[in-house]
Amino acid sequence: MPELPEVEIVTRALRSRVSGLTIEKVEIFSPAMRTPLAPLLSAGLEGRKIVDVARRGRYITVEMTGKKYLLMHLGMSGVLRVEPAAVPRRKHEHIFFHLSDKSLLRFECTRRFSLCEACDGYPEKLAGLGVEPLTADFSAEYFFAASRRHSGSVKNFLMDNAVQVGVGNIYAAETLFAAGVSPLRPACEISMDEAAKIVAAVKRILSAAIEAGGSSIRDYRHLDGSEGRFSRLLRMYGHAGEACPVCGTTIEQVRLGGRSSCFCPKCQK
DNA sequence: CTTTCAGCCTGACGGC
DNA sequence: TGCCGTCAGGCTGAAA
Repeated sequence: MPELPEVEIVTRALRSRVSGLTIEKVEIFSPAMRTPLAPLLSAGLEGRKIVDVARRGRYITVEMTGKKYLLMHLGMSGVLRVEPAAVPRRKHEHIFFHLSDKSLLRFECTRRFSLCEACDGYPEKLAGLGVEPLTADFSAEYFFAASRRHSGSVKNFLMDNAVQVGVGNIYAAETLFAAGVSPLRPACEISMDEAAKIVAAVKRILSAAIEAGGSSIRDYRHLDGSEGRFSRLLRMYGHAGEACPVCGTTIEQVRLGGRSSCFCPKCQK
């Protein structure tokens, strides 16, 4: 499941691979993913050159000439690949973008939670997103101040994309463990010192995950289909019932906001 | 305003 | 063998 590191890796690869190419033809093979796909065929994408590919939160924006954009989100199981046209279409590949170097940008999504929409101008829905965690905007002061009015759990607060983007279930578990903070704690009761530890852990762990090529859990793959190496560095996520790597206490699992949350009851207070 | 939660969707897996 | 229930989970929109 792609979180910020995985989306960042895909974005970088896509930028270097397709920038400067022209979209010659769009093909769809399903009526919809999260939203209907038919509008892609009538959006006037054919003949436009790709100017840039960027990331905002977990969204990928493909900028084309004439200020047309493709807004993409990989959801839970989305995979983007750039491959020769001769490779047979996979069962859950829903969109082909035929590119001017005769390759295909292929959008696969098993569960169809992904998003791919054409926009005139920079996508408006990105305006409401919170700060980027790997910029100076995401500071201990910001996180602490924003948390004051949230009575819900600090884990759900950390995953709130209106506050800061890109931290999903995997990295929330990892960063709270690294910061020594229990996911069950109300966000408004976190101290300034703990806010600083959480912010530092988010920056450190997301950066390390990008360096390691992301975490391949279930569906995530690189543009060339290879897997990330960060999965085996995950210390809490997916380790319920096992021994904490620091103190040996059995890792507990609870449900928060409908999602399973692993933590060490001794290391995280 | 915040917060919770069902629903979207398919595949893997366990129990019978 | 195969059927059923559960889980995985980002995001949306409705309800509380």
